[in-house]
Amino acid sequence: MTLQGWEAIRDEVKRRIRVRVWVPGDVIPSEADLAQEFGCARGTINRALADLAGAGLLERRRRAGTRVALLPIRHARFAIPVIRAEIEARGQLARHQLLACDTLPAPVPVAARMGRALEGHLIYIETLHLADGQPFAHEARWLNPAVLPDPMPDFARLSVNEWLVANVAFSTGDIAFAAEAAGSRVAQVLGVAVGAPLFITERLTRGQEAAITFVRLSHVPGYRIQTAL
Amino acid sequence: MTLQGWEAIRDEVKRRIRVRVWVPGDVIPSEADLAQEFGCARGTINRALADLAGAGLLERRRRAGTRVALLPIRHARFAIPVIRAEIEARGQLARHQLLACDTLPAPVPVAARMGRALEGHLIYIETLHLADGQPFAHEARWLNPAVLPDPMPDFARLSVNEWLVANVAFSTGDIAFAAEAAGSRVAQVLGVAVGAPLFITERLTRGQEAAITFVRLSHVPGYRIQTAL
DNA sequence: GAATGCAATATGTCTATACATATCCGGAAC
DNA sequence: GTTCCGGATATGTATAGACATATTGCATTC
Repeated sequence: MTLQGWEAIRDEVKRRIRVRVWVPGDVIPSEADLAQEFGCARGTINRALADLAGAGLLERRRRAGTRVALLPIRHARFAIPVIRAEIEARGQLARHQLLACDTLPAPVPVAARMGRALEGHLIYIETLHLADGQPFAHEARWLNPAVLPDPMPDFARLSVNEWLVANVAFSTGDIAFAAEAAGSRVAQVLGVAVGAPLFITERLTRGQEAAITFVRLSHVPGYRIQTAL
Repeated sequence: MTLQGWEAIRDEVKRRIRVRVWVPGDVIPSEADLAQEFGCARGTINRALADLAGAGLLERRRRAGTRVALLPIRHARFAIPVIRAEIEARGQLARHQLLACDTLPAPVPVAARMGRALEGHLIYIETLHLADGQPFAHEARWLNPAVLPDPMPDFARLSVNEWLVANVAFSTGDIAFAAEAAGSRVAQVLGVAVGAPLFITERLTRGQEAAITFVRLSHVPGYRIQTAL
């Protein structure tokens, strides 16, 4: 068989795994053998198999060969959109209201996440995001004041997120999802009952040295995130 | 400068983006120029840049060149472990109890997800997963009977998941996360109050033609998933 | 029989070269 | 000025060859 392109080879290998020509746990033929079978260079086979290994479908070890993974699905990739884009992608009108913007001492759990160097005061910004005028998510954000210029940008107009993306060097971060009961404050803002189950997204963004910002998003009941495996 | 290995080159490019040598929106030097600067072949540069493009840090187009992405973080990759592995990774003892195993007509929302061809009866399996003897998650699973052999495997001993992985050809699927209030049944099984906020994972697995299984996991309050960006 | 070391092997990576392909830009035609 | 076309250019991909590296399994030694 002659296939053209490493993607065609990848798909053929994927197909053989799906229809169980090669069963989970099996060692599949070596790159050299497959190169001969498919009539291409070994490098092309390597590209295809390396891609499938990255996707978790294959496990490869030097000398030991390539085998079909026993637990093929181990990773899911989620898009993490900016809220505005997420709302607009649903065909709704995105708006936001600035509920608060203060300089406050960091609450203990926030300080713990952002690092001890920031035990002093942080800028606290609270925003309500609306989709077609209906509450969509409540955003509580703590900002490291060191990253802001002295006349603070007008966050009532430009969203903090959009300003940060354009103006601050990003290095790493992490994100977490959880389910929590609505507290009285958030419940009131979102217009739901106290104790309603909310989908929570927490995101920490770190710069080269210190934390830049910590965001906690509380989504209205019914919100869900979904992705194809 | 001479760097060895495409990963070193990738890291150097990443560094330059982080410290804003190259700013979001900038076009960076061509592969040929970088190859000369780093003292390597163009193919090696291509590997490094293609990797960063896959991670969403760069945007590449033929002839137009390579530019630093304007919204660098757009995807998060989560590990989706088998529950047993997830519990054991915490250093806890994984156990499970089979709560129910029946043949039932599919509830409407489940039938809608799994496809109309399965409007008949499905196998329903309910499992409680325990970590160190404490409730960890409630699993409700609907199985397409067509994928099971006639004397049904003994799911009290082998978990359904483990049996499926080893015996059924997998093709695609999707996964969703949500927050929901505990119903009376799940609340009782997990030992929490009715209405407690639960983190829900729903997974649909499709075979080549029909849906294979739909799983709904209700995690105890406090459960969260987290990943580095 | 057990321990050790060496050779065989499969993957990982790099190189140099070549051609394919998309796209930008400038020049020609109107 | 506008439109259209072709050349230049950057990336995408393929090739053969080479060496690196991890690991297996056999053979030798004790």
